[in-house]
Amino acid sequence: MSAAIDDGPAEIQADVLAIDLRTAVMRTSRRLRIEATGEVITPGQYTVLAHLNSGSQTLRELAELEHVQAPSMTRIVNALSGQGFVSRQANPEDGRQVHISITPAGQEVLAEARSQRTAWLAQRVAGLSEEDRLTLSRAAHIMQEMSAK
Amino acid sequence: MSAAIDDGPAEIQADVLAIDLRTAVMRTSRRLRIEATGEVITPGQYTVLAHLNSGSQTLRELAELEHVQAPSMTRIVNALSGQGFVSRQANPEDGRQVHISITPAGQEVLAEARSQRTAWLAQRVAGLSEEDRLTLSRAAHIMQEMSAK
DNA sequence: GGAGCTAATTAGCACTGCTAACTATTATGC
DNA sequence: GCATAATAGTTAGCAGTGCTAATTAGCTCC
Repeated sequence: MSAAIDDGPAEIQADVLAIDLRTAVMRTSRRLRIEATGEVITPGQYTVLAHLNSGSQTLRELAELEHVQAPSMTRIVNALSGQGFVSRQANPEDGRQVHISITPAGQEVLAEARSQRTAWLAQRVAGLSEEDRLTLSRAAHIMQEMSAK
Repeated sequence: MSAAIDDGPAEIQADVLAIDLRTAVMRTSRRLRIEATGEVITPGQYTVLAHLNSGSQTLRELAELEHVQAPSMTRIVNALSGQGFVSRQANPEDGRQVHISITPAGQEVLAEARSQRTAWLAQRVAGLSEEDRLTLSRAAHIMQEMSAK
């Protein structure tokens, strides 16, 4: 069950690892999507709400944070706005910009979703050895750096 | 705030790790999707083709391998079939079943895609330290086990 | 003040997942 | 042996998420 000690090759081939990692990432991401069903908000809405919880942002800023194009973010914000989880405010200094902020209802649903969303993964992770958890923790940071560009 | 980041975190909190890992996985999977653009086949078609390269399968088997429902697999197989990358054969022993196998053209496009698809990730991975690669390798196996069910 | 840039939106396409409903075939049961 | 149930696959339609192209509105600079 534990993949902690790999008695494999002393050197990790980049292309072999790439295939392994790709498979692992795609499989886990699909699983996360599946396990998130039954929630009030969608995955995309969730991460945006999480960002807004730290303070209001313009649409462009949100799009960049999520690495999506502006139209994609417009749609997500529209959905959140329609549910009353965020509100738009015009910027008096720049009429082109729109500030988006989370509403109290949005904060509530965020807190709810936050626990549900990571429930499956947290449970899996809790069942691992301390060593495996450490490996995953380090890997998470490496992957985030790699994907950041 | 984060007691987890120290050179030797005594204990990794499962819920903190879950959030970290989720973010890392979703971000990397999105990046992989983006980097795969410009290819002949879609990500879903790619993995199916890869499975078929090891031998023909029924549609149901393919769906289970990919953890998707039968209709989703039908669509993927239709797309591959339309491009001439797979072929359907009726099972003489059970008229309900359809065996799907890869064609020579499919094998060609698979080999092509295989290098392109992991190119981005392989390049990133190649730039890491041996230690980081080992961490990712171990993490990949842990994640695959976790997501397998 | 007009040209050009930027922010946001709208419209429409593609991929991927799902459920529900339907057809065809095989297995079961009286 | 024929009716019923179960299984394999398909079709149709919905939802979520990403994209590009085009449009509108406001700001900037010459």
